[in-house]
Amino acid sequence: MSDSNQMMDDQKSQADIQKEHARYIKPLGDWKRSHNCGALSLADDGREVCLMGWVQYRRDHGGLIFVDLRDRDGLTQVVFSPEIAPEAHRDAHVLRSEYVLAIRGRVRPRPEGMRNPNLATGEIEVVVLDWKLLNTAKTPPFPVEDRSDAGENLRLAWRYLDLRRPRMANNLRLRHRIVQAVRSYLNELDFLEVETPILTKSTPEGARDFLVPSRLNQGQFYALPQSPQQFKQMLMMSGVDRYYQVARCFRDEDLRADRQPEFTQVDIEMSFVDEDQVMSMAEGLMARVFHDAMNIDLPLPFPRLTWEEAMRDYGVDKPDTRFDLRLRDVTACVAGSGFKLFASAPLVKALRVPQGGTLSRKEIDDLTEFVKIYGAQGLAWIKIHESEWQSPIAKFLSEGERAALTRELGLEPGDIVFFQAGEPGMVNAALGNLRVRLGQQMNLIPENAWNFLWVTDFPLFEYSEEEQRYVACHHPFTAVQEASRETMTSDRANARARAYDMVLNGNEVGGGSIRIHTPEDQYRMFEALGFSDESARAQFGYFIQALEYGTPPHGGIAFGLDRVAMLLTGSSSIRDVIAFPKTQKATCLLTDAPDTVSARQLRELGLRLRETPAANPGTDSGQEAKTE
RNA sequence: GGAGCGGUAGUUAAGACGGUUAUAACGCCGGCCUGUCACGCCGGAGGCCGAGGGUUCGAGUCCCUUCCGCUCCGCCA
Repeated sequence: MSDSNQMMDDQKSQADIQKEHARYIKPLGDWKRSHNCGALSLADDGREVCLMGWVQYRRDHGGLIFVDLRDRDGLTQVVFSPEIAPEAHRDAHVLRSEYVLAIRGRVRPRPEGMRNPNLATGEIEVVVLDWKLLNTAKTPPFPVEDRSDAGENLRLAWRYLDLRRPRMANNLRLRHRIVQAVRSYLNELDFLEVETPILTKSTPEGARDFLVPSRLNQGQFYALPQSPQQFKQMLMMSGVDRYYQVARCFRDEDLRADRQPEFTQVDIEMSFVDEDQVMSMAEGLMARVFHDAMNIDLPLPFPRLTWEEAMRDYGVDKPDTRFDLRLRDVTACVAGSGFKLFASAPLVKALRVPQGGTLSRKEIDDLTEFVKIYGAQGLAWIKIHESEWQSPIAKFLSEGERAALTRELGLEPGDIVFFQAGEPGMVNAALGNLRVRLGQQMNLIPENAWNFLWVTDFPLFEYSEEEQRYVACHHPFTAVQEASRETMTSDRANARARAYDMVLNGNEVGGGSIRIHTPEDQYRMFEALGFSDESARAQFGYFIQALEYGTPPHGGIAFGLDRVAMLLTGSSSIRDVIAFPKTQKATCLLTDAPDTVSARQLRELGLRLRETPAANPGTDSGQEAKTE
């Protein structure tokens, strides 16, 4: 036996210790919890209580032993004292992090000078009279506490431990409160909560579907819903009148910090309404959510911006209005410029940043790299000094152009101006995203600001380069505005939809529209999208038919619950407000889904794989350690 | 499909231009400790440097491949 093995024998292994400690485990018996761990205060002085929870920290002084007992509501310090309860004190040395215990004891004020102002229960402590070890625990792979900055792969692989952390527990609780506020508001307004199918029919438009093979109908597939859109409209046809659902939705597309393959939508539809009624209902809903979940009163109504105004001033269709930088169209100012890039571009826009002249060359280089993400070739800039313009492009600009830019942009010494020239899509994306980045970088965004706004008058169609045709901007059931009604098939680029998005601090949190409710209009829409009547009937026949049996005018909206919860909890990802989220590769590190299935399961479904995948290609994300 | 960042004790990180035995903090184990609260003090264990291949006398470090996590572009009606 080597020296190192010799040493290891001297050191007790985790398994040995746990085994030894397991002898102390007792059944709950007739013990009943009297309070949670965040409940007690000086008002409970002298009370006999029974607490149950997890060991957060143990401070063993040899004599006195302090344990911070944690449950989802907070921490309470419990004291094992050899003088007051020698029996109880005797075995308390076995306690370790995350052990589960029940204590009976007496509440008492902490001695003068020993209060802990950082703890909600810091005025008191509970002297243990009797206790039971309910369970032991292995040492957790990362500390169960807010300040632990464990990697996300670990957190996801051990999600049940991650969720014990106060921050995550509070996220779950706030999400619950949001949903309760939604339900209570909509219930008061006489909405019916109706569930729609999870196993449904694949639709050709929109995102990629998740498919489920049918055993009873081999060769056929269900699709998981991308949203309950058609069902909620059919509920309007059913006379349900006012519907909502906290609906799980599925889209098989790539993930982002704010996008998961399955997510939750607060889905709402109303009959006999116009845009304004839906929007004011939605504003009231948000106000209720903020009031009930955050104790914040939102000013109503929310400001509105047309899509054109949003794109013009902010470059994006979800402007962050917490700070006031705006884009300006300066195409005319530089139309005849000696700077060919400007003179020949279909669109030139500028972003003036007051006091931005302090940006260093390095910072400007980083910003240049940043806009290249959006297809920009580079980033032109001018620093405005008292006596001169400092800029790589200054020499190209005539006196007249300088005067025009100064007037148009209101330039002042100390400013920096960024320019982008080219196709409108690229120009807006580059400068719009640059604007947001500068807002963050230069600390222009106030804390605790909740800037809601509506973006309205969206285009009905957008051109898809990939498909070489116009596709629905929102979805193919969106009604066209009266003004575009006649021209929607001839001038698709300029048709406007009766659609609206709710935006919060630069995030799209909801979107909806007034829907098409006559078969004639629905056929016109499919025609404009390039569907023949036959193919429209083949793919949406049941839906068009339903429109033929007395469909009321209707419209609705859907909120991204995960995004709302993310913003309200100040989280940087919706993963932090979803109990068991997927990784960027859409896997679950906790359960190891997706996974291969048995040959028998495939046979029953009438499926055969083209290639046999290697069973579970090796992972090293902490799974191996877990799989014992 | 593409771009970028990361992967080193249980955890979080450090490791100049390739050079002895790979550091630190926390955690863990043992001992001491009656007012701590991220307790303190003393001692100790703990590593296939994500995986595979290559270059080299020598690789955590350089090269190639690959896996995993994250951010973003595309995509997401």
